[in-house]
Amino acid sequence: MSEQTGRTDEAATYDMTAAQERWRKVWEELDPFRVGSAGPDAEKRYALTMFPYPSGDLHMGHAEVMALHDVIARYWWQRGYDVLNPIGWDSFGLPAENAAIRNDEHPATYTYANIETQAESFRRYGISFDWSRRLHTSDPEYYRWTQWLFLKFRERGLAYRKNSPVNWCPNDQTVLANEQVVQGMCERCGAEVTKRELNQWYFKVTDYAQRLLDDMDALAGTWPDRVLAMQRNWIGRSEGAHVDFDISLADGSTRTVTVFTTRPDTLYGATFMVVAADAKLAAEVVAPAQQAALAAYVEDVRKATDIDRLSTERPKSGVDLGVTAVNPVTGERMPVWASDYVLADYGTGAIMAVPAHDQRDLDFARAFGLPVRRVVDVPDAEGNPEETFVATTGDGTYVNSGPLDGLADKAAGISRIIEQLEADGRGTGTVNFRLRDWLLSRQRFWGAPIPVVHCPDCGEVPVPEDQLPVRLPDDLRGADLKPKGVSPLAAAEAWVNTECPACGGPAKRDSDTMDTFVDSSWYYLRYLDPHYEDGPFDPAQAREWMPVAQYVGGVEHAILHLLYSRFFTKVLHDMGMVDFVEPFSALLNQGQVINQGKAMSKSLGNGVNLGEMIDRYGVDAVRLTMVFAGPPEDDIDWADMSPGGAVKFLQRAWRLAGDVTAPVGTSAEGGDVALRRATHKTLHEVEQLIEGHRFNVVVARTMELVNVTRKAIDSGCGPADPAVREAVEAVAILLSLVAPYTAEEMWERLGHQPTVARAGWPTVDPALLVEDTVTAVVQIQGKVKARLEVAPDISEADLEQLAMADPAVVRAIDGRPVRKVVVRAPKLVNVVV
RNA sequence: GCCCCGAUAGCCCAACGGCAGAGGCAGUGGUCUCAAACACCAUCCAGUGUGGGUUCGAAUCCCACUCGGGGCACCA
Repeated sequence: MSEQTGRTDEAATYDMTAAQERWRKVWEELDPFRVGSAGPDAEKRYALTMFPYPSGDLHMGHAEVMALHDVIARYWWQRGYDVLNPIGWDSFGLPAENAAIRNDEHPATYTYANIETQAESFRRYGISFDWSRRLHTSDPEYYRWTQWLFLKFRERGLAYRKNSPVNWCPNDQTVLANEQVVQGMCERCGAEVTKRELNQWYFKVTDYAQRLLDDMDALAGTWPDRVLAMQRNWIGRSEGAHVDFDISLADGSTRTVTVFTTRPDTLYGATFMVVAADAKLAAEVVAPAQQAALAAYVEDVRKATDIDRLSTERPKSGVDLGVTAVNPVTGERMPVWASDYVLADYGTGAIMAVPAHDQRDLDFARAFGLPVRRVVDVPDAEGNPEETFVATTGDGTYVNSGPLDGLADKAAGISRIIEQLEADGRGTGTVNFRLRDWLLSRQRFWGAPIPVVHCPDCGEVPVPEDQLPVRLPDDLRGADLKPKGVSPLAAAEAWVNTECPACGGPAKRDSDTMDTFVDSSWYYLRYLDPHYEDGPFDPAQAREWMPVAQYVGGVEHAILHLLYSRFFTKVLHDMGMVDFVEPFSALLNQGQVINQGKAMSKSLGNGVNLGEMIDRYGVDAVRLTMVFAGPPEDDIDWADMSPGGAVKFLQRAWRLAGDVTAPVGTSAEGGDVALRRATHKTLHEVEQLIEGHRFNVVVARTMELVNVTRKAIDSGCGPADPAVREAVEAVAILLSLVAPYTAEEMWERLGHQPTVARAGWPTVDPALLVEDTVTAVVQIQGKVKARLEVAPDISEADLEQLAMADPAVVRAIDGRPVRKVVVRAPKLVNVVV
């Protein structure tokens, strides 16, 4: 009902809150996103978003990732795919346990209350989840299979126990995996991590190091490069050699010690050996006279946190072990030292020190007056490291290196030394990984109990499968759960005391629980049938749906969750349970929602409350703001956003629906061609933009279409033109990906039945993508001098002829000889004079 | 120290190696109004962080640097 003023007679706005309430009920009845509803012939696509941890209500970060993820899932539905888009909760973990201690409750109380709150918020937020696949990792029905998988891994030798110095968080009173220690601090609470010697369960991820590395090649292009780089970095493959050194012990015997080095070619420059002070080896080889000194030193090292250890300015420290080792190529005796700069759990825990060509070794040599011998003459070095105390690591010519002398090729030097060592039986070429086994025991309550019984007679006995799940006791609460350095389960007498499944005698349950990352390493498979009884997942469903076609989530899981899930999938593959080796074919990492340049935090007081934003602007405007903010990978600074602008745009789009007067079902054939072209061009372009995850541009294109449609109605073909209906219906369908409530309101106003979410993607008419004429640009020396309206299929020769005949071009050339003419029909001619 | 990513208008961001501007925010002027809000119309605004190179032509490709963000780090 436009008048010449452009004002509408009808109410210029609609009530977003009322729309939200209304459509939610309709959608719940229609259940439009139930998997299988696209028909039996539809291609299947699994859309997955990282499931939330139930701490409180949803926050801005959830709002962002879900909005982005939903664009893909809803687009797939519109394109006719059968989409699996499930939701569940990663519901074991520390916050619930800490809340239980505070409130004198069981952790389940907090957990399941928050899950309900979040579920309600997700529904209001209008995400296209299939709620029938809902799961919670803290349900016995779920963790039964987490435990089952643990037992299978154990059977395959992939879950084992060992004594080892482990990362200990003194605040959370539990051990941590390497992946959970960030800069020497607990990833969760920020406390400084210390070391403890404990007997713990591990998953043997290291067996899969090479495959985890190799299989990443197939993910290149569909996973962010940065995530692949981080995983490669974490796995840390390095090539080198194992070299054997004989140590003459104080009692006259000889002990062979193997070191790992990436520079076996510098072996002639090895002038001493260093072993990790806290490794067994140090205690085993130390001379009696030095035993006390070593013990004192180790005590100092133990006390130091990783923070101290990691400081590179820290002066080198160590203890002479009072024994000597024989350099296998020179035959020279060299002293053996212990130091904390050598790590017990990397390589072999012992190194050959080549001070001339390794700065750390040189610093150590200098601190203790040990000899330095240069064996590589590096041409552009600033001087001899023996004098400058600057180690040279570059390429150069070998000197003081026996048979290598004069050689100037590092690769050749390395392979020659390895050949020599292998011939002498003193070493081998080898590959070393930085990755270490995954420590999965946790001394906390709210996790899946490790399904093992310790029997005084039979030892370690797995709980039989038919006795799974080993349920958590439900009668512990509050103070019962306080961390004591051992799991609270150890004090639950009724729970921990059991009978041995093997001999029937009295025995104790393993009282540790599993790292919650075990739970999340396989949940995507459980979604396929969360109530499946015959195994952790239905293998037939896995064949149908896996791998996940698109995974969306935060980059904070680049190593932890994603590496562990890849590991699990490979093990399941080796067990013959799945027929693929990678769980997630494509990965999208959204950025963070920040405020005023900084991450939102309580201490900064810059938090933005999602519920308040929704109350103020409505769900659609918040979602639209998230999607429109910029490329999905970029951080969104909420302070730079204008959700009010999103509201304005949605109202503007919505008003279009009220202006359409052509009846429902009117063919757009014969409608205004310019508007039809704009509509079809937009739809076509959006298809490609969504494939490329450029959702912000999708919104911009939709805005553009709204603008041209507005113009067509007010000052063009008028509201009755069938092209207007076609355009507005396209707008509603485009908006259904981002702003489902507004889209539904529009769809209804246009006279359609709900739901627009399943209306189907309009068919793009290729004939409408071709323009009658295009503008060709004529440049002289790269500067635009003229524009020509030409047919899109003009030949290069014709275009060149036209261009050269143009008066402006003739004037610009000004009689100069033409050296070259570049023609790119139909868009450009460049004349070089 | 090593490895990634980024830098375009006051701000958020677009631009198959081919006219630097799609969209939005903010601003300015107008229409409407008693006035305002809303809405609508119009409009202002940078030569793409710096320096080189490749090319007929570079925001785009290459090299070096600056700044910002992130990851790894006594890893032998």
